[in-house]
Amino acid sequence: MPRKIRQRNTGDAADFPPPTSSGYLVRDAHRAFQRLLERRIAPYGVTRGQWYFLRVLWTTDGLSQRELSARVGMMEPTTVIALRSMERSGLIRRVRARDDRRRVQVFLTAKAKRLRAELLGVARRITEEAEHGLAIGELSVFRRVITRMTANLDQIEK
Amino acid sequence: MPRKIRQRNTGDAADFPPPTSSGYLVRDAHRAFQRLLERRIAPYGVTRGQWYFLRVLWTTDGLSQRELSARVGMMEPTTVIALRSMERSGLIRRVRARDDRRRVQVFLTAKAKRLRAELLGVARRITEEAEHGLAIGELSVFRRVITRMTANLDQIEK
DNA sequence: TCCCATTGCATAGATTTCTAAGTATTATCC
DNA sequence: GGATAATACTTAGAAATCTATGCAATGGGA
Repeated sequence: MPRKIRQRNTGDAADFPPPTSSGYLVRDAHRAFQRLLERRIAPYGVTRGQWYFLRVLWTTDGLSQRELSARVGMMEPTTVIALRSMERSGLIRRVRARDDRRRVQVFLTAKAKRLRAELLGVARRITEEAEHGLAIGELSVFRRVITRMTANLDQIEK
Repeated sequence: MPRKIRQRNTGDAADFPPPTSSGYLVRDAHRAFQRLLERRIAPYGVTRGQWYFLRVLWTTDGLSQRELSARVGMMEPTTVIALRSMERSGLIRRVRARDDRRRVQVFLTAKAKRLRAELLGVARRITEEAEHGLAIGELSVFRRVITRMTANLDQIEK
């Protein structure tokens, strides 16, 4: 992902200038987080797509593919592809549930479990670097605001 | 893009629980913004990829592909593909610069210019909906914090 | 002036994501 | 108990993105 060249704010309110739009600011921040995360987990042979699933499975192992899709926020076909790559990399095993043979449960391998502490450390470090120079109070306002924005948008149907 | 099922915060600090991590919150918000934007510009036949380029060109028409790539924050091959689709949709013309025949300048068509006011309105409305119920002071802290986070991360090389 | 590095764009191929439709298993209802 | 619906996953195909490489035009130094 390339770093972005920032446009100067034109100050023309009628134009709805990007640099003051929340959505725009969120996109930029998101890209910055992704870029760094991607670069730092790559040495472990883990991609960003895999990261999201690991993150959930480290907390709750043995979920079905459908449950995983919902928690990670990806469509099921995407999950199939991601899990396939994780199986190839030896990060997960897929086990057909005995009580309901439609379900496939996903379990972390020992390898994936060993990566946990280190990779969560990577994420924690990125967060610290992002928050550097910001006061606790500011961060708490930030969290409240962005959570509310997400909730506001999520509740809109169309 | 599917809506995400949220995990409850386990409260286990050692686990670095997602719901309190800035990066996590930013990702969720980003997805919410994208989902809505995508849905609302689709009726105009504009995709999210095209949107970013329109946004820049509405401000500064006639940029080269390289300049556009930098401002939008995409790699040049991605720009080639996006611009090709925009040309097919009649949103832009590509004109080889006379003084330097390597450069291709990108100009908006009348159609794209006509879409400007309406589509910027769509973006503005999404912002308003996202910010609903939040105080000016909170929003201003939010903007300062997220801008600083992006700057913090962008300045890290590795 | 001519060679070679630089610049601007394009192509090739891989990956990741989506939507739409298909298959296998289980549950429901008469 | 058997037809039908619902559920869980998979496949197919398109779009968008990246990295690596190639091609054409330009510029700089001997």
